[in-house]
Amino acid sequence: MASQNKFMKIYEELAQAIDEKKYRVGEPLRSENDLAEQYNVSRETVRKALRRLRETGYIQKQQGKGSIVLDQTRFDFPVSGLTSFKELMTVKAKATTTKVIRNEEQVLPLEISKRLGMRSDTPVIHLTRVRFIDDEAVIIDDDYLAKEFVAEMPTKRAEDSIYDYMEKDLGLTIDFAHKQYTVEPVTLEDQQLLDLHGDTHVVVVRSDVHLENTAFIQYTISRHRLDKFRFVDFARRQNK
Amino acid sequence: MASQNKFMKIYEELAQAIDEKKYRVGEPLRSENDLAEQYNVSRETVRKALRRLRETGYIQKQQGKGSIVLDQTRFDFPVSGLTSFKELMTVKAKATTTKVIRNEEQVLPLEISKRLGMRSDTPVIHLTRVRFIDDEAVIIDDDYLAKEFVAEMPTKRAEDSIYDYMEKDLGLTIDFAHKQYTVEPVTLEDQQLLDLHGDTHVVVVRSDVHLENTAFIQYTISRHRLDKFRFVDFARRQNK
DNA sequence: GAGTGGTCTAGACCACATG
DNA sequence: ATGTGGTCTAGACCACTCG
Repeated sequence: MASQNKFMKIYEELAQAIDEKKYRVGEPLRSENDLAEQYNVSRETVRKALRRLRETGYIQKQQGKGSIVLDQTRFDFPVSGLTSFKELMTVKAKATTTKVIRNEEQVLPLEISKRLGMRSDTPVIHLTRVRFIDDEAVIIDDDYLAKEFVAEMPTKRAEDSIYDYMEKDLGLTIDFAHKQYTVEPVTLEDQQLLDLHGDTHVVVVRSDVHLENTAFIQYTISRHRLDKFRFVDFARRQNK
Repeated sequence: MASQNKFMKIYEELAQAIDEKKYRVGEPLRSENDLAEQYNVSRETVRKALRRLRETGYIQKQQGKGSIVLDQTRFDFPVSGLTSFKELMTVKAKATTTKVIRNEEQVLPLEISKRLGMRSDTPVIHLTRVRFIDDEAVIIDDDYLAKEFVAEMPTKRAEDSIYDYMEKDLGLTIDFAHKQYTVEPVTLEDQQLLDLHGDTHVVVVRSDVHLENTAFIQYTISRHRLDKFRFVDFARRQNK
């Protein structure tokens, strides 16, 4: 199901063409005027598509030259931005399973509500899941889902992707998140639930996720075994 | 020295106003038409400024409502994007020093040239620096700078900021980087140079940095003591 | 219905790169 | 001189929110 916006269609076509190596790395795309004519749109619409290509790391623009295709081979999995465990693992095609070990109603813990400046009596669903890769327990996810939007979370869906459930079934639109990455000493729960091989630390990712209308929907504490953590980023200087 | 583009001026003014709490969190900015009139520009120009505010996490836009100011208090330091150690530490106002322990010419190590698909005989300056925070050695930075652009690196400048030197003195424009974050076992060099307190792992950040014309300029391997590593990210779903 | 942001157009002028 | 991308304009129509 392709997007209906003109600029998104152009973006998707060009991105696909680059993925399929129809443009060589280091070579320019066709010029903005060419593309505008080719797609029968105004130049600004082409530029909107190219802006997205630039932001997603497909191309680099150079005044006077053109839109040069970048080498993307280093993105063997895309983790810049909002991506869930499920989306991530399907790219890597690993044998992964998820075990739900908690799915109950409670209020947002004080530690979190204070941090977010929210009411401490916010009703949430507390989900705890252990992620297995090749039969080893390597990640613990603690999710707190605002009951206001997620009345219940079928355990079957939690084993799959809660994003899928929230977006497809509940019609919610996830929009943005703040994420914080640290490395912290293991807790008792880590030792009980993960196959740690004697590790003393885990990578901890804390994120608060919001909807289009800025409403809070989810807080997640994700604890990763050190050797299974990897984060790839594409960063640009903020001048354009 | 403010930017000369209209949209950047508007961006900067609005960002400053938000920083100074002239708009309350959750409240909308003035409408796009208002702002266009106020600044005497077209609406598209206002929208360009607002797009940047959105991308940098200042606001959230809602069709039919307005541009709502987001809570930014959690960004106690801005690390999303391209930021150097120096820039980072000045924000936190810590007592930091840098000791340069290597500054010599060589060719790009095979491990790196292969990874980047570059010639293995690329001449570089190899810089090794130890970063101290409150008199503790907590970070090792290994930089490989393309001699093509950086003929030499004065040790004095390396103790400060190599970005400053490259951008202000050499007139180079750094544009984008790929970064990869992992956690790895400590090496002999880590043990020799860092105050590890018995840690068995370090956070490793590998990045390849490029100029505006996509040319390679720098490869960095940055090794952080676990407790001194922290990364903050603002992520958006890719639909707009 | 009035006001908001989202998309798109057709045209202008500027800055940069290249032959 | 020509072609490229960068900025900006004035206007149009659509989609959404709210009183």
